[in-house]
Amino acid sequence: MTRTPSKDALADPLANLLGYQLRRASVAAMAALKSALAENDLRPAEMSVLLVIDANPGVTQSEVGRCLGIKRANMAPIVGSLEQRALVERMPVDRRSQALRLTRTGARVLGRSQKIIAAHESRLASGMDEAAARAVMRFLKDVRQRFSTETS
Amino acid sequence: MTRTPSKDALADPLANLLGYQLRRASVAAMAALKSALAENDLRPAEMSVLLVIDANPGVTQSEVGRCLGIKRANMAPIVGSLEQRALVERMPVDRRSQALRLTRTGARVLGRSQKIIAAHESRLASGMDEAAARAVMRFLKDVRQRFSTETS
DNA sequence: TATTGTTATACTCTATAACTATA
DNA sequence: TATAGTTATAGAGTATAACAATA
Repeated sequence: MTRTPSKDALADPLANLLGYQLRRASVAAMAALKSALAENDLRPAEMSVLLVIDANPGVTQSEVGRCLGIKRANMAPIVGSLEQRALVERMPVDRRSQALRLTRTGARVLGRSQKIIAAHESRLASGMDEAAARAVMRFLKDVRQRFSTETS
Repeated sequence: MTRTPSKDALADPLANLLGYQLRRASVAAMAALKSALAENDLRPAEMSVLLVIDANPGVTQSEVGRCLGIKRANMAPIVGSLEQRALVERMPVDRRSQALRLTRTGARVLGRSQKIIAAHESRLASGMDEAAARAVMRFLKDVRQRFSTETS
């Protein structure tokens, strides 16, 4: 018998890999957020764009992309879709850039979505005390900074 | 130094969202791992399959998929590619299942890749003390379990 | 020259549906 | 009936290259 029968659990050589668990946790959390935001016909990436525009009215599309790590080429269809659904409006800054703002509809959708995000965040943090939450947040930001290639 | 008319630094409303930082950290770490593994012509998903087969010789393709959260439909091309590159071999168990094993080439490639993974893990954990590392790992596993939908 | 925004394209991972062959 | 494996296809996210217009 080179290994235990298939009815038993497999050995999981990835169980103690921080990078693997980081990915699995991220995928699981994103899937849940995606489901929850679907109520408002929003995808997570669209939601993040709305949040940045709301916090920085008049921001340009390129600036939003740099903030979120989304390339210009990929921002175009996202903003285009948000504009088409009347969630975001574009107003010319100069003749090559446009200022982005939320429409009233966009602000309303964002408001509803923020409740979903707050619930999601609560669920993520549940079971952690202050010290653990700080350690986790420090780890995540540190990893992001140390591993970032900043190509967007 | 020409600047756009808007502010130099944007407000980042996502800075304190655990879910967002989890995703950004995961994406950054995966991109680094992907680059590193490319030396061995392996993608992260392929590497994880090799690890599970190595730890469970004779495992079936479906079992590997369940362990890794990869659906049967997506396992087929992954294992097919690994077999075509002579990293994995299939041997019939019954007439619908096949046992997977690493070839000698597969074991050699895995050995080289494990060094890359070890370096990656070190880099991920650098700067954390024991307590922080435990808190982070507990958080990640807890999130994965609480948010998992187990549909694969 | 550098930047904004766009289109086209491709790759990875993920997802469902439909199908066969077998247990 | 349930499972193993396959194929086809689609949706997201991410990536590069190339282009026009403008700063």
